[in-house]
Amino acid sequence: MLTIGNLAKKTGTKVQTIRYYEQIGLMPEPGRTEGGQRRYGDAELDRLSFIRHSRQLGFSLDAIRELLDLSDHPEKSCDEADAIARRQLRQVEQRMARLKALRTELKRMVHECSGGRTADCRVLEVLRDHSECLTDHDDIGA
Amino acid sequence: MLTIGNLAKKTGTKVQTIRYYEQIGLMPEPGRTEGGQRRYGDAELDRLSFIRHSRQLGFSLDAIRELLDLSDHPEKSCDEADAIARRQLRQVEQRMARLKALRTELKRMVHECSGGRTADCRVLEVLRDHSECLTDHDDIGA
DNA sequence: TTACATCCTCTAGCTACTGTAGATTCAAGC
DNA sequence: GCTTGAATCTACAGTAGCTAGAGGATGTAA
Repeated sequence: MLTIGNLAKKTGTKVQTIRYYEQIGLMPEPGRTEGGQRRYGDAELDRLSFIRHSRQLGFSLDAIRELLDLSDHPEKSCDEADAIARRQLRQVEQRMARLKALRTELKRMVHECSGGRTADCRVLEVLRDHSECLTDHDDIGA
Repeated sequence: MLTIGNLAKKTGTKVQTIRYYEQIGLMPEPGRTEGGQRRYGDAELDRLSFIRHSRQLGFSLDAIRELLDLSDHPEKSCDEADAIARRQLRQVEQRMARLKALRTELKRMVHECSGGRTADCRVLEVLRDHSECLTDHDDIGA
């Protein structure tokens, strides 16, 4: 039986995060000691590991909820899990493309900075003048 | 003189976002009509364009605050602006490296999914088993 | 004048946590 | 058994960067 602190250590999670997952229903309510402290078993350890690993791969908590649900029903078709993973892959690829464009522009900015007064600073100039910008404008977030 | 709606259109910003920028002191309090509606001039248009362009390049609002301050003082040294841009470039490169690793793993997951029952689903299996994971664990976020 | 788009303020919500305060519990050492 | 100190408990507030909605006022064209 694990305390919440030990579970946290084993999974690389913060204690508060575990309680948060419980609160939003991603983790089940665990057993308690007489004094009211949470105690966890292997099932919970596995579930939390699954969640953390998925988070590291960039899945949203909602996506993880679906994946956990699929994982709980081995007789269901695998298609949905596959679709979620593909969606995630597409998102990652979009973000990468976007970051690549940003990197190009940032590199150009930094390269051209001559190191004088801000009045002649290329960095600020580029930010001021949108027309030299190559990136598209729909979305921010990186 | 621009209404807030027209300023929003010209800069690709939402009206609420402009008011939010004003609230946090990133945009100045503009003049008002007798009826209390905001009216903007060219200075504000320029400033908002600068902010939006910087956001598109991934700068945080705090970083933008610094950049605007530098931009307002042409006699200052350019070094700080350069440093901020370099910091941003480093961040972008870190994120790209991370996304690259994620993409590799997601591709592997999706590739190996044979499309049967979830009981045999590679996607879920990979998420369950952390040991095959190549990514490092310090940070989530994309 | 009337209709209607746009504007106003205020408040709450989003994601995924993180931090704090003040009280309680657990486990180890004596 | 008692003390001590780390870990736990609940509850609430805060983070970034917006976004959405209610309910009412204003601006403008026909």
